Amino acid sequence: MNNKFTYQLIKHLADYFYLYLCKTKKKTNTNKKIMAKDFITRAENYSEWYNELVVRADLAENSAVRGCMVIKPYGYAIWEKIQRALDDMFKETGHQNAYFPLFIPKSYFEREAEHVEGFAKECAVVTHYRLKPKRDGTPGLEPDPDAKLEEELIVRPTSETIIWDTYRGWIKSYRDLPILCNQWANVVRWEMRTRMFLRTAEFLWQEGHTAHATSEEAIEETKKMLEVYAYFAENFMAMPVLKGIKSPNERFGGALDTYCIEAMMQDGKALQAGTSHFLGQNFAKAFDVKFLSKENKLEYVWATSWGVSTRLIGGLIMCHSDDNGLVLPPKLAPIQVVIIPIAKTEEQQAAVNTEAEKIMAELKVMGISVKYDNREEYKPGWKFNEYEFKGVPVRITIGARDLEQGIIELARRDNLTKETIPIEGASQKVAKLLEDIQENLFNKALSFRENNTRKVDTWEEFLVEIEKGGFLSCHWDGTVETEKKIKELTKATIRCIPLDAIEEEGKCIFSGKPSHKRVIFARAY
RNA sequence: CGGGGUGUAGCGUAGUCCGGUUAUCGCGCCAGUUUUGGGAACUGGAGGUCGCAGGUUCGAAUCCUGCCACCCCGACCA
Repeated sequence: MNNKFTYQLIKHLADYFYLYLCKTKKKTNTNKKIMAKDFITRAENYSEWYNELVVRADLAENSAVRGCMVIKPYGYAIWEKIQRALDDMFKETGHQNAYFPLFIPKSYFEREAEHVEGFAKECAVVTHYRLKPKRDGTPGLEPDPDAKLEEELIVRPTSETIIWDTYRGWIKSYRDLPILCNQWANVVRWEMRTRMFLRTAEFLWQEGHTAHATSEEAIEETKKMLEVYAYFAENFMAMPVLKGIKSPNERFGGALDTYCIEAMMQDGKALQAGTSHFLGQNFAKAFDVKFLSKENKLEYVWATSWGVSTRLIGGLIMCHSDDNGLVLPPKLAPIQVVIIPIAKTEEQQAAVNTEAEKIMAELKVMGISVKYDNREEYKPGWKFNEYEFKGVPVRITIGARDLEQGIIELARRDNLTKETIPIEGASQKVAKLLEDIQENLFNKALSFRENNTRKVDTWEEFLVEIEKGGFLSCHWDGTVETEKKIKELTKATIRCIPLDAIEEEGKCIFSGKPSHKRVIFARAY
């Protein structure tokens, strides 16, 4: 059963998930392979597959938790790794963590016109603060009509409004600036269609909100945080990203410019992995946040906001995983090395244990997280498979038979190769191997992206190429109408206008009007 | 909200068209014995409101009606 690992992987990452194999009338080919990269994505071309793999959160009898997920310990450990790495980088760039309320008065949203338009359709609204038994005597509870809130509260879909309402009280003079705050929190967006890890109704994220005295400084901050995200994606997640600016149509509600990093998944679709917004003075004006400048003039504050979410876990899975399960880059793997003993007699077990303890101690000194799995209820073959679908980068097998010759077996997850090495110096070898794997994963993903990025110059060609997936580098006339039309016809959107785009004269792929830069089109999650 | 589909044990399923003994099989779970270098074998065992409610019938997982839930496509989505 090829879907077995996927099922177990999901069980490990998210609790209370059901695996639902969509049944069709065709009963042949039920054992068709279900690829790792599709475990979140659904098979794009599922007509080939008579079983389709999807997951959903356990609803019990409560439709209100539609599209939410419980993240199991192993999945959460990955999130913690992501958090820690990012948080360190935020601190290095001078940011501090803070926390703002989950509930935002409805009226706050109404103050910034574009912002409210962007989020109004997906807000969870709190209207009452108390329940009471049903009035008609039937069992159950209902909101107490006497406990209706004067003003409805919105469960935050993002915190710009409440944070800028708070910043008003913090900012009086240029000496109070800049304010560089970050918040680790959950947010709720009532999406009509949810997809595990990529678009859940509730998700965990980090949102930075900064306030600056000048436009230049705010723009610099916006770009700096984009660089932080790009660095993190490439060096920790081993996921190459394109840095760019969003077209007006894809821009964040209330922003003047939205910068983003875009990654390519194994099926050629784009995933927006992080965004950094230059908000101009929009929120300062909406929430009346002014400061006295050095020149003794009253001015509105300049703002940025930036965020990444648990969607990164989805990106991580879809970027690297293979048919054997998850593949984690060593820098984000909760377990970097697993040691599996093979021994029959008690004597052999003792010998293997001693050797394992020694290697573990050496690895721990080097800051490598290592797990020794000496559970007796599972056989080695079982464990091999288990750690493969959990994506542990390096596996060491210590067998009594090999121990006599002073060797152990080293297996790497990224290319599934194995080698036997002397015990002497094994830990150094492992450390080196972890670095190799990190690098290899990045290079593999990078060459995949390069092989699937094409220049396209005619509309006919575009229509053919977009079906093949990947990024299409094309000229665009810069108008929203053209972009919308292309989206309507092909489902492809402008992922970004790359920051490193070269000046080049050309004609818009669709309208034929002049253009001087190529932009990236793709289908996206 | 529109179109299409599905509900049988913890999970995956057979049986439904064409009603008929005690609802099938696999995984997992429990007990015991033998096992351990790529998901062990055998024996025994536990586990079910057949989504819910009505109806037809001597008899309903199966037929009819209504409802509920979920999935897929669409609308929606930085």
